[in-house]
Amino acid sequence: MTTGRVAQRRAATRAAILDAAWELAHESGLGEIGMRPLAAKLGMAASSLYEYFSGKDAIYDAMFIQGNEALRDEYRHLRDADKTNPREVLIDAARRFIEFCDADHARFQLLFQRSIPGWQPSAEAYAIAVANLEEMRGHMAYIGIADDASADMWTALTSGLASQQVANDPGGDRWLRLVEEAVDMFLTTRGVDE
Amino acid sequence: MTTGRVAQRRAATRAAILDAAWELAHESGLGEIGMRPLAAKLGMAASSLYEYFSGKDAIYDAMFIQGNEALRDEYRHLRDADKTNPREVLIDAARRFIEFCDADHARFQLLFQRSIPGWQPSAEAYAIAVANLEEMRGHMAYIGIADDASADMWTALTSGLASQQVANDPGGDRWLRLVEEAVDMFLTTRGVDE
DNA sequence: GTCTATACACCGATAGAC
DNA sequence: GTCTATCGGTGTATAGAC
Repeated sequence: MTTGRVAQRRAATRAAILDAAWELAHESGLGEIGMRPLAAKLGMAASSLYEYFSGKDAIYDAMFIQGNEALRDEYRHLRDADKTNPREVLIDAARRFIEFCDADHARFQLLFQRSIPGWQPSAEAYAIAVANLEEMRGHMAYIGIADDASADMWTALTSGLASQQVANDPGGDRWLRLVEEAVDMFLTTRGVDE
Repeated sequence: MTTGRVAQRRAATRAAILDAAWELAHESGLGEIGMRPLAAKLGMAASSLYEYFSGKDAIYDAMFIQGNEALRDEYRHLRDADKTNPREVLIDAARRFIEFCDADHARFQLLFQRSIPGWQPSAEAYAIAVANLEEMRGHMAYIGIADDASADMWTALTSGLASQQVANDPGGDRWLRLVEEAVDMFLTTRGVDE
């Protein structure tokens, strides 16, 4: 499993391409990533990009994976945290999720909205997103909320708060500051004591 | 204010173009509307489209307006309904909104997600969307929920339910059936008796 | 008004030389 | 691996016949 120097070089170039793609996404919008501008940013010919990615869709796919890995790392904090207080766990989870979404609008669009015409994540990429959802369900089960309806209500509540925050008050806290209230509201109808 | 025969003919052609655009959006996706395919669907030359719309963005704009007018019509049912029972009003509003979103995925993307690269609704088009939000806030004020935080919580809750329903169970009821529970949850923390 | 024809600048993708 | 050249497509625009 030793990655040779060639493979390392290849991986480094792939990483550089993805970094430049994120830059373009932040500058001009997620949908405005073009192969030629992307190549220009890296000082290479557009056709050379196809040496590292099979096409534009594969670049979006790799970005989708990177974004979900970042979310997974965010959830790792939950795993390591003290989980004796369900209310605190959920508040922490919701805050982290909303802040994660608001921190990078392009990433939010890529991960949670179907924002690129004609593009869909590959099965492999989607699997990571599913694993993240499963991790969140695991945390909820741990604090005593295990039924499907509650999990669905939680995803609706947190994704709603996040999407409103990102779309209507980016960088602010108009919905972020509703997290405590939302969690209390959620818990009081769930038979879990605070 | 009498619209002459020429103006009527013009309006009819404009409407036909928008109908064809919606068809294309349903067939191939909202972002895949092309001027040449659109013209072909209507049996006209692509250049003739510019006689009726200044460009592709103007077509998206007109579609955005049509979508928001449809939502406004949906809210008219609320205005005409018996509003003595707050719980029933909110359940009806949430159900109608989720069903409205799920009924037309392309319309949902256009109205509530920034799904077309580089496109934004014009100020005139956006005003209708704002008016719809105001109408919803008016209904909530009528049943005794007037504070901003509650209105924000309501938009987060309903938009979250709708987006989850559309994205993860289109045509189904996995989140739609949570509406009663969501409304009860919302009301019990709002000091409004059922 | 609507058509054809043409032009421009861009796009993703590919072929083939080096 | 990287390049140049090219293909067919796009949105947009214009000229000019009917």
